[in-house]
Amino acid sequence: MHYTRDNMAGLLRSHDINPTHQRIEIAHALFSRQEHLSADQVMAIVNTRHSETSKATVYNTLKLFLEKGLVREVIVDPSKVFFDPNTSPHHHLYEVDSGKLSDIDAEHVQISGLPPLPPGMVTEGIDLIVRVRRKA
Amino acid sequence: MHYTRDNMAGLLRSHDINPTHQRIEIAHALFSRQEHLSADQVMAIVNTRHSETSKATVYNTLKLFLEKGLVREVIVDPSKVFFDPNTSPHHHLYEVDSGKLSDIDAEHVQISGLPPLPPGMVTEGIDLIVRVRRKA
DNA sequence: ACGGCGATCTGGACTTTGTCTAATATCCGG
DNA sequence: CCGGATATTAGACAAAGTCCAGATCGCCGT
Repeated sequence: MHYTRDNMAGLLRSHDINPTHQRIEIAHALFSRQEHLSADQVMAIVNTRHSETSKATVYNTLKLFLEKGLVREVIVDPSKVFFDPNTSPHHHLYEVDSGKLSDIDAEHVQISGLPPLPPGMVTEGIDLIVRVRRKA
Repeated sequence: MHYTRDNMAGLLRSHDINPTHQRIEIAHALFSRQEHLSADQVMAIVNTRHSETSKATVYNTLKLFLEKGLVREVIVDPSKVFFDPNTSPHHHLYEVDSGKLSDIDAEHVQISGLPPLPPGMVTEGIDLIVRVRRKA
């Protein structure tokens, strides 16, 4: 299955999101690349030709995608948030010097021995980030 | 062992940090509380009476502490970095609504099945963050 | 006590990421 | 084609953090 602009409309609709031009462009930017992008990067991609989509819309749209479960937020860098089109359970590998972020399949990773949650709380997610650095 | 200002000087020296007034105050703020503080919070604490320590110094000092391994950086909130005086291996529990951040002892937590690192890379740290939310 | 010097600190300008708002544009059902 | 709801926009704004040139500190040798 390829991520064409046409498929994006269906994807958005299936997540209860009204597919507008801008939203399709932004979804396409994320899903056709299957990469972790920051809001800045999304904006740059979407506006390569002429400026077409405003900053506010990019931020609004990414937040909407997040709420609707279309993308996931990855917080590894203090200076910017990344958006991840892969919402299946997985972890992340972060190369500190280059800023490169990649997925770690959760399939074979086991986490055990976590203490019980505080009462009245539910888990929203478990983020496992392996921070690596080029050997000296 | 209590974290008095006097003890701070020794602590700093043992980490190869020249103990100045400002550095002692900042270390004291972190270690006497044993809590996760943001740069803002540190600044507020240190400057309760009169303004004594500049923003630049707070940031410089926290970065210095980080480099020297005196504190650890916790990146859970996209809008600010927390500094953690507890450098022993442990994980974090983050209450999304309240912003409260607490420690999870690493002793009983087991993580297995992580894939091998890319060649030429060394692990700088593994961050495990359990994000929780008040039950609806 | 004094001068000097490297290390440290400072205010303030600046950058970057992200939010907000009020006005405008678009879409859709009738 | 009209009206209302929904979406988009430019630009002002806010907050966290960086940067720099000048002031200050603490300490050493004399």
